[in-house]
Amino acid sequence: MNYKTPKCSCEQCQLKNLFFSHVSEDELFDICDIKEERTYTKGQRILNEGDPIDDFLYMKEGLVKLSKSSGEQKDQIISFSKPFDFVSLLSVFSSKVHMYSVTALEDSTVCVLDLNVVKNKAQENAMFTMDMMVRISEATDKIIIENLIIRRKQLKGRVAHVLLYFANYIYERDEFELPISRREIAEYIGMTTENVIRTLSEFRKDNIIKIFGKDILIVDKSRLESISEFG
Amino acid sequence: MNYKTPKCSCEQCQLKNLFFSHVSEDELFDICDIKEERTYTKGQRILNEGDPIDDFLYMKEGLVKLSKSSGEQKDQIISFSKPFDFVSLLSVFSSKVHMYSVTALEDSTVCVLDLNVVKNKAQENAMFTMDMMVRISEATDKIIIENLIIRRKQLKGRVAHVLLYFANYIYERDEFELPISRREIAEYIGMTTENVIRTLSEFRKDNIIKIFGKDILIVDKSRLESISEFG
DNA sequence: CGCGGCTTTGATGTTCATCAAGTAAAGTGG
DNA sequence: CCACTTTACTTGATGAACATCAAAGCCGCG
Repeated sequence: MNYKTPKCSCEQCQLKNLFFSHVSEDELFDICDIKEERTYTKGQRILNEGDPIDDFLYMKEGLVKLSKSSGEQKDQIISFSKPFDFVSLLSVFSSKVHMYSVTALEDSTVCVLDLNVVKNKAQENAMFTMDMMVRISEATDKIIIENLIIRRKQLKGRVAHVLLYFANYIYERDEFELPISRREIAEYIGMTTENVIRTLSEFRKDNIIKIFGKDILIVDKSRLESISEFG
Repeated sequence: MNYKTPKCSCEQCQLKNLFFSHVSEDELFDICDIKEERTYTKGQRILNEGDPIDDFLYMKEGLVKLSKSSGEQKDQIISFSKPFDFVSLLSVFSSKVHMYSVTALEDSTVCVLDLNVVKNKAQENAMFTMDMMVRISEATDKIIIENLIIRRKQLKGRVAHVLLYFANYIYERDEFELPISRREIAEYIGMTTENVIRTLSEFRKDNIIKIFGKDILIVDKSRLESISEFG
């Protein structure tokens, strides 16, 4: 399913400056040498909750969801991540096993480093560690704040918020294909699937959005923003 | 209000091993030299949302809440922290201003270091930085997971969960004085004050707990645990 | 003493989950 | 490729969970 590409050139990687700006060329070569790139197709599980943490991952391309299962058939979605938002990051230095599952929502490419190598590097190169720490802080802060925002809205506000989240933050356009099912929206905002659907239908009837299956077109954005804020 | 004690001896601090196990005695002396200890009384604000981040704080004693205001009079409580759970930690390396307010719920002692000194230390001493990163990860992971747990319960389960949280995690006994008001419980679990009170009264009527103002005695713990899990 | 904040209870209405039932879409095996 | 099964989606009806409004008692504090 997922295949390993031959070593690619880290020198030209966009992410190089993000994580390795304080890693010398020599050191980078070491890291690069053990690096593996994996691609996942839409729907594939990248990490499983409970699996041991052996690797250090970061996203190069695509979109994923972080989720946690809570009893049979009940999932909670914690966040969505795109490149530059980290992935394996959250519990990587504080736990032996992954606390969340990670699933590809779009075809995704992930860079995989042996965690021990990264840890060793981190123990010698303080600037590298600092850079990572900043990334970790940013990623987790984002999750915490997003959760607070969602929690203080009610149904309509939450659905509006999610639509705007994908439009503004993920796709940067007002017409897009929802990468997730209605049920997943529900799992993210903590409501039921039926009510998510009802709300979307209502937005459609009120000419705020147009819906063609998974395709969404935001027609009246200011109205949607107002619902997100006050509704 | 809060007073600065003369430099205390870091050598004997319980927290030394936690944060500074990889800092040499010499380096520790540098840090110790610029350290300030501040005490806050119950109710005092330690940090204000929006204030610039100049210091690096960690708790020595007491109990605090992290909160975020969302419009007039509407606060959301993010988490409670006791010593060994970090404090100024969350956004300290990823933002210029504090994203949350921190308030003492009990008389608290906080150790204050100049952030630049800590950053400099972190940039030279990778092991120190690693230790910090692990702490940060643990603290934020805890917040995220606790939030997920609360979110999948409803009113009674959430109130039961909070009582057990204080009994098991904060005070480690089944009789304790609630360090927060009913309103703050509501702000933490995302329900209204009235419903928190109603639920507590109901627990009292069902002989699950006894209430004397802020004093709580858990009478039927297994029942409370069952409500927390299934209710 | 009186004011404001915290607590409590009840009555009422809104929001939302649940149940039910049906359609559409998508994957599965012959 | 078609029948079959499953999964996603949709709408309506009902009741449960919860917020809101109102009123009153309590307590600490100036």
